[in-house]
Parts: sequence; structure tokens; C-alpha cells
Amino acid sequence: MKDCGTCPIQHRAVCSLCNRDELGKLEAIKYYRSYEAGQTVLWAGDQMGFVASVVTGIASLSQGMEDGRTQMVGLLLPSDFIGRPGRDTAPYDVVAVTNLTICAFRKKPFEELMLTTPSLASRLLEMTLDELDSAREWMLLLGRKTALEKISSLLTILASRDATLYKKATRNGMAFDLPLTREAMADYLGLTLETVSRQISGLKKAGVIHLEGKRRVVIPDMNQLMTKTGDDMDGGILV
Amino acid sequence: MKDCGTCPIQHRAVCSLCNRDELGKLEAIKYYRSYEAGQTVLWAGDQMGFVASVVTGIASLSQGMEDGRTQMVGLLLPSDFIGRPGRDTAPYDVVAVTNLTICAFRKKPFEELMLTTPSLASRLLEMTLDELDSAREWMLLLGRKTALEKISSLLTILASRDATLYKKATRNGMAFDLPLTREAMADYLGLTLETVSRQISGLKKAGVIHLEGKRRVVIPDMNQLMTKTGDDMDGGILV
DNA sequence: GGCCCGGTTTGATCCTGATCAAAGTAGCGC
DNA sequence: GCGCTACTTTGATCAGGATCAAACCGGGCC
Repeated sequence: MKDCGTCPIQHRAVCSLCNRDELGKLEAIKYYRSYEAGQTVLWAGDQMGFVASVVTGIASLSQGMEDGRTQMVGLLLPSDFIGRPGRDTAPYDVVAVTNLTICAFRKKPFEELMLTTPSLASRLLEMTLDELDSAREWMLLLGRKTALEKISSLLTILASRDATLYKKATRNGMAFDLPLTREAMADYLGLTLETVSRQISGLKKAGVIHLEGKRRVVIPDMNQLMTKTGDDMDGGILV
Repeated sequence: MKDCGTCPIQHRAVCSLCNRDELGKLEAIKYYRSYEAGQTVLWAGDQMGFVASVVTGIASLSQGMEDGRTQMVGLLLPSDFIGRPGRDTAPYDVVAVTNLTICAFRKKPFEELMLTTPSLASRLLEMTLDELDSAREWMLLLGRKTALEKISSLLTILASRDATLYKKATRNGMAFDLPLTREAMADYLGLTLETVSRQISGLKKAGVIHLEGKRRVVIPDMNQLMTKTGDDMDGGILV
């Protein structure tokens, strides 16, 4: 496994592109960049001179309407891809939700590399298809799930991603830090922050989760939470 | 321009893949297939031996929950792509909404062709990115728009697609046939069919649209309809 | 300590869209 | 024509979340 340079999580290949860069071709065109929580990485419509992969932290993609309503359309966790080969402006706002480090590649050379490296191109298609699948999964959530199901689904996803990231077991009890504010959760779920708060209180009262402070979530029984998502449970952990 | 074989719409390159197949490599592995309105092309989980492009008609992609709630996650119009290179089961139900003709390619040889034909691979990435963009556009609609805005957006999109398909002007008045039942519209918009019906009646009463029969929609002034979508209007016609 | 500030919780009320129910319409086969 | 079926419209009522409003933390900083 190739080390991703300054990658802060030891022994984990979080930069999913460098990780497969057997020939070291990406090495020459990559650089790291960091953002503080709350900083905007790109505004919708911005010129975009790079593509990138999230190394640590979380970024969000958001669409806004003129009257201020916003909808988060993607949550980028470590190893997720940012950017559009073949397009030159950002279609959405990209915001650092937590402190964020990305591994960026200059776009022009990256695109040239794609033409001569079929494995890179097919890896990218693969990743885009995955994103498409999760976008569509999210459409079901936004269109048809109740507030309770939405919250439960989000917690389940965050818990699973956190678990895979740190290689922890999920089945019997786990804990993780909520990286999102109530407002960010609301934006992602198509709810208001008050509703998010109320539903979380509900889950807490029901004993499905408990909170240590405002942000640390303890889930005594993962299955109990998953019951509330409305999803099929035998598919195992979703991502 | 290459003719797409039995393609029923004359002088139009609706099979977007054959259309660019300068070398005729796709010729050998393609075949046509037709479905009647209402027929299911693929069930979620089905083995999927082909990829395809819609030639005529409309297909839908739907996700279902066990309790019967369903959410349409994509509407495939002529030239849209069906299938997943690199995956072998269908992730969603694919249903023929109207009578449907597709141009299918056997998956194995198609994938091999992709490896040796960078232009095909990059075309596919392009198409997938487009799908991802429209999925995310739809997430904004599902999460944040009102019923009226949802209906208006759908009508606007259908009108625009219809216009490009038949090369008609959209700005000053147009008419087209609604290909979807109220129920299908509801599934797509995350509403109930009653709400869809009521909102359409509302638009009719307001003079924004009128109906000839149940299915033919006349839009005297496209701009008036677009005012109701909640979208930015200077971006021109969305697809 | 006291203060401020961002984030959170909780309460009261309102309203949009869901639900339940019934009637209307068009097409089609007989 | 009749009756059937699938689709649509309209009405009455309900409820899940939104909205408006206030109080409640928990830090950080003076």
C-alpha cells in the first residue's frame, strides 16, 4: 500500500487515487490543501482548476435557491472524490464541514493522464457510478421517508462510515462523534433543524441512542436503530 | 450522421452511442428490443446481461420500500443510457412508462470494447456525470420545493425535453403530450397522486397551462410556468 | 466571576400535503 | 347502446413538520 504523503491517518490508504497509483504518475501533479471547518472550498460556478480526493475531514456539496433554501446533495468523507474531469466550473458549493485536508491534482494533467491510463478512467467511472447510486438512495429518503426514518438513516450511515474508517465492529454497540450541526443535518435530510433536534430527542428518550455531550453519539444496539430507517435490513451495512 | 437501424424517428440520432460509433464496432453486438407501456424491463436485483440506450419512449427507474412506498429515481428519455458497465445486477426496477424501444449491447463485449476505445469510456463517464447532476438537481426538488414548484419543474423539464427532441421552439407557447400518469408523476415528485391532480388543476385555473383531454398540455407562456418552479430563470432551459 | 455567542432544546400554533372517500370521465370490448 | 376498468378530479378531514418564539446550554474571552 502506498502512503499518501502527509496522510494523517496512519496505515490507512485514504487517498483512494494515490493508493492505486502504481506507476507514481499522479505524484508529480498532486498537492495537499487544508481548510478549516466552515470554510468554503468552492462556490457554485467557480472556475475549478483541480480535481481532488478527501484525505481527512468531511466536505459537503450544497445547492441553494435564491430565497435561501438549501439542500445538501452530497457528503464527502475520506476517500471520496471532488471534481469533474471534463467540466470547468463547480456545479455546487463545496464546504468544509469539519477541518478538511484534500489531496488535489491539477486538472489539465490529470485529464491527460486519464486518456493514457485506462485503469484511472475506469476507476473514475466506478466512483461516479457509486456516487450516482448513493444520490439515488438519497432521493428515496428525501421523497418518501418520515422525519424519524431520515434521522435514523443518517445516523446509521455515519456510524457505518465511521466504523469502516476506523475498522471497528458495528454490530454490538458503538460510539462516534457527530460531525454535523443540527442545521447541517437538516440541510442534508430536507428537514428543519427543530425537527432534527426533536427526533434526536425522541430516539434518546426511546433509548435507541444516547448522547454524551451534544456531539458524541452512543448506539447500544445498531439493529435497533436500523429498525427505524425503513430500510431492508438484510443488505448489511449500507454506505 | 449514422442511422440507428430501425430507429423510428427519422433523421434523428437518438441512439447516442451508435451515433458516435464511427468504426462500426458496436454494430456487431447490438440488438433492439421493445416493451409495451407498463412492462417491466428489469427488476431490482436481476442479472443484467446488457447495457442499452433508449431509442423511443420513456423508461423509469424506481426504488421501492417493503411497505410499498416507491420513489422514482430517474426518468430515461430517448438517448439516455441504461445499465452499469462493471456491475452485474440492476440496482432499481426499470419500467417502460410508454411503449419503449431500446438499443441494447451485450455487456461482456461492450466492456471489452470500452477498454480498447477510450472515446467510448470517456463518453460514458460524461453521461454518468450528467446523470449525477440531474439526480442532484432532483434532490433539491425533493427536499426543498413545494408541491406547486415540483409540478411546475416537472412540466418545464418535460416540455424542454420534448422541444429538443422535436426541435421546436419553447419560448412562445408550446404543447406536448404528458407521458406520465398522475401516479407516476407523484412517484417522481415525492407526492401523492391527489396532490399532483390538485396542483395541475390549480395551474389550469390560473391559466398557466391548459389541458386538451387529460394528457395534452398546452403552455401558452413558458416563462410564466418557469416563474413557479422556484428556479433561477436566466440559466435557460434545463435538461 | 460575568458576558456573549453559536448551537441546541422545547413549546405553541399553523399550514401544507397526506389520507380517506366518493364521484366523474374516457376508452374499450361486448 | 351498456358496462367494465383504469385513470382522474374533487371534497372533507387529519397529521406531520414547519414556523415562530423563548429558554437553555457550554465555551471562550474579558
